[in-house]
Amino acid sequence: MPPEALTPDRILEATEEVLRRYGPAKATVVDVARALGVSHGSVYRHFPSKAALREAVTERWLDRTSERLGEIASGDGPAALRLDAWLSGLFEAKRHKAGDDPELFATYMVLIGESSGVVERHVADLVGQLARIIENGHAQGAFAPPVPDAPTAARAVFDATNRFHDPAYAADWSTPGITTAFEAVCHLIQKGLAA
Amino acid sequence: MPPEALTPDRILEATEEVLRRYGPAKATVVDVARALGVSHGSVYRHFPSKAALREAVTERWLDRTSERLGEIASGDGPAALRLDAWLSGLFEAKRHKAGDDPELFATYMVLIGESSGVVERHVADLVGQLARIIENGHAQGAFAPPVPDAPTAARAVFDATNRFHDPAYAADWSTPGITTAFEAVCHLIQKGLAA
DNA sequence: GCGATGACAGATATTGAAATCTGTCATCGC
DNA sequence: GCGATGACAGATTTCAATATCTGTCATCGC
Repeated sequence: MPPEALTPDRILEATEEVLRRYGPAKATVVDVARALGVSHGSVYRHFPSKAALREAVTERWLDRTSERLGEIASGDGPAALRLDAWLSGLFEAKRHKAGDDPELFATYMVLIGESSGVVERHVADLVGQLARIIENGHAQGAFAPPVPDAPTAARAVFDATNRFHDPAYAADWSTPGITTAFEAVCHLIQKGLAA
Repeated sequence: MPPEALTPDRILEATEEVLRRYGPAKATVVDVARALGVSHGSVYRHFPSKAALREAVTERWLDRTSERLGEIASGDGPAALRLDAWLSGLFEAKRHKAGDDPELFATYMVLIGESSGVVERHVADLVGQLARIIENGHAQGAFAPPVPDAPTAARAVFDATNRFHDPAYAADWSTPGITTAFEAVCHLIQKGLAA
């Protein structure tokens, strides 16, 4: 009997470790199995394909960010402050992930490029959180009625801040002036939503 | 004596043609020279390297767009209308380039990735045009004083519309709902700038 | 004299044979 | 019986030999 039963979670943990160590190009299913001390056939008992395994890792990683932001979205202070906190939180989270361990971030960028479905769900989740803040702000009387509706306005806010959360722009998150640029866009958005 | 003298312009024309025909990966300096009926050594008499030649082609291509927009920026109607026309003009121009001939567009995307300096100048040019419109709008009393200043506000507008002009997003310019998304962002920006 | 040429060296890209990996499944041991 | 195994076929990647390309420059023809 192995030290622990083989579960999807343990496999995901091992896959993250292997991806961290070898990078997305070199990490193989055999490596993951070896890290777990099992045969690669056993991994396929829990995940139908290598792509599905990598997608699951990506999903877990993205979910870690959306959870923390979800708390801000579900809070109950003034919507304008929550919107600021939410947008800054998103930017800061991504910026730190990119800055702290660029190699690991590059790995996830590759994974993200592979699994568009997972990313779409993640974006839909985030935009949903924004929509909650916007509707809430309208109810509080702080924001004008969303144009043309809350989901579209939320998506507009998400789109307008693209440069500060889309990993494709990670390279300029460490350039001087990026904070000024971010604040200018936030100001534009706040004024654009205000009652 | 050749039918026409060998000029930088004729070389650029031939390079565009070769890029169109073979794509960025296969187009060689020898191909360009052959298209012109000269030896490749002669091409190097006018451009110091293949990279410089490709940059010049990219610059020409980008300048074609900024010229048309420059006319809108220099116009003298109400700033809000000019801003709308300018942003729509930029989006439409890119969208058509991407939609009409996807292969050629892909070619230019590769070239753009190679020559960051040229792109930076192009972006600076466009942001400068936006700054003119914004300052003008403020002078007309239509826009609030730019925050924190016109160049930064202009850059914020440019950043906020990233999804609608950065070639990296070309894939979603043909998805349904893109027009709604664009209009929502424009509305946010107009309200964000308004007096 | 002056721009054009093409042979050349070093850098880069292509190709195909060999090695590795993915995903399946008949078989094994508990 | 049930999950784990590892041999296997087909797909993919690697690697090194080969071919092509870039950029230079001594030489040519006008």
